[in-house]
Amino acid sequence: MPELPEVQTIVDDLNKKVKGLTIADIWTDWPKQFKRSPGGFDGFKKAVKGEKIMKVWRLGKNIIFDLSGGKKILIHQKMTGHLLVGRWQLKNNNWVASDKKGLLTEKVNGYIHVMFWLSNKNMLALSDLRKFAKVLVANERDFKNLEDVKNIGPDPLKPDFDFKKFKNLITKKRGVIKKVLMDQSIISGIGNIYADDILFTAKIHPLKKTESLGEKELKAIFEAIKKILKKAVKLRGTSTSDYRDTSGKKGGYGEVRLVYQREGEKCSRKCGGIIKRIKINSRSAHFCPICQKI
DNA sequence: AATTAAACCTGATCGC
DNA sequence: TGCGATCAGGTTTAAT
Repeated sequence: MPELPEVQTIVDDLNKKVKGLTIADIWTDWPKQFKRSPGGFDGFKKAVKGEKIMKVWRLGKNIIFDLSGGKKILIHQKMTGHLLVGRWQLKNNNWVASDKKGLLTEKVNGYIHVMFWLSNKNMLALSDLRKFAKVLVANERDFKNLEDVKNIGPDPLKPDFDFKKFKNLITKKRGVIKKVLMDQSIISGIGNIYADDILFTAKIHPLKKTESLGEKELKAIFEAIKKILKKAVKLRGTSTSDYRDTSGKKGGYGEVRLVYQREGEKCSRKCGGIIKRIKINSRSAHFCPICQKI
C-alpha cells in the first residue's frame, strides 16, 4: 500500500512523464471517488480540463498536482490505488492497454476507475481495486485549509527533520509507539509496512509506550526512520500487495523487507527468534520477540 | 475530549 | 466444486 516511498516513486515518475502536459479530458466510472471535490466529478472535470500540469509533489502520502491556473489536484491512493501512465482503449466500459504484452495488461493494473487524457496522447490512469482512493481539486486558498493538508505532520525525509524535532513530536504524544509513528498528524508518510521494519531496526517493541522511551531508544527510532525510508525510496517501494510504479512495475523493497508479512520466519539477526504477528488497533504488527523486548 | 468501532470496498484465501 | 466467512488496512465518520 502506498506509503512515503511508494508515493515518492510515483511523484518522481510523474515529473518525468506528465509535467508540462495539459489535461485534455477526464473519465470515471466511480464518481464517488470525487466526493471531496467541489461539485463532485462534474465540478472536478470543469475545473481541471484544459489546465497544464506545472509540477507534481508529495505531501505525506498525498500526491499534489500544481496546475497552471493556480488550482491543485490532490490524490490519495489509500491502499490499492496507484497511478499509471500509458495508452489504453475503452472497450465495453473496460480499459484495455494498447501494448498487448506490457505490464499494464496485468490484472493488478486493470482496475481503472479514473482516466486523464493528456496533450501528448498519453494517458494517466488510477487503478484501484478497492475504490478507496480519493481525488479532488481545490483552489490555492481552499487547498491550504483542507484537512488533508492542514493536519499533516512534518516529512521525515526533509533535511530539517532533525532529532530534536522528532523527540519533541514523539514525547508530547502519549500512547503505543507504533500507533504514534503511523499518525499522519505527528509525522507524515509512515504506514504499516515501514513502521514494522523501522521498529525492528531500532529494536523497539511496537507496543512500547512513548512516555517510556529513553534518549537512546528515541535516537535509534529516529535513525531507523531515515535509514529504512531512504532504502525503500531507492528500491522504489514495496509491492507485496497491489502497489506498482507508473509503468506498472513492482518495487524492490518487498524482497528485502525485514519483518513485515514475515510471520513464522526466522529473525534476520539470527538471534533465534521467530517473527511474531499481533494486532495493534486492529491492524497487524510484526516483530521479533527476542530482539524487540517490551 | 478522547478512544474505539464501523464504514468504505473487493479479490484472495480458508474451512466445511 | 462451491459457498460463505474472514482478512487485508489508510483514512473518515459514527458511536461510545
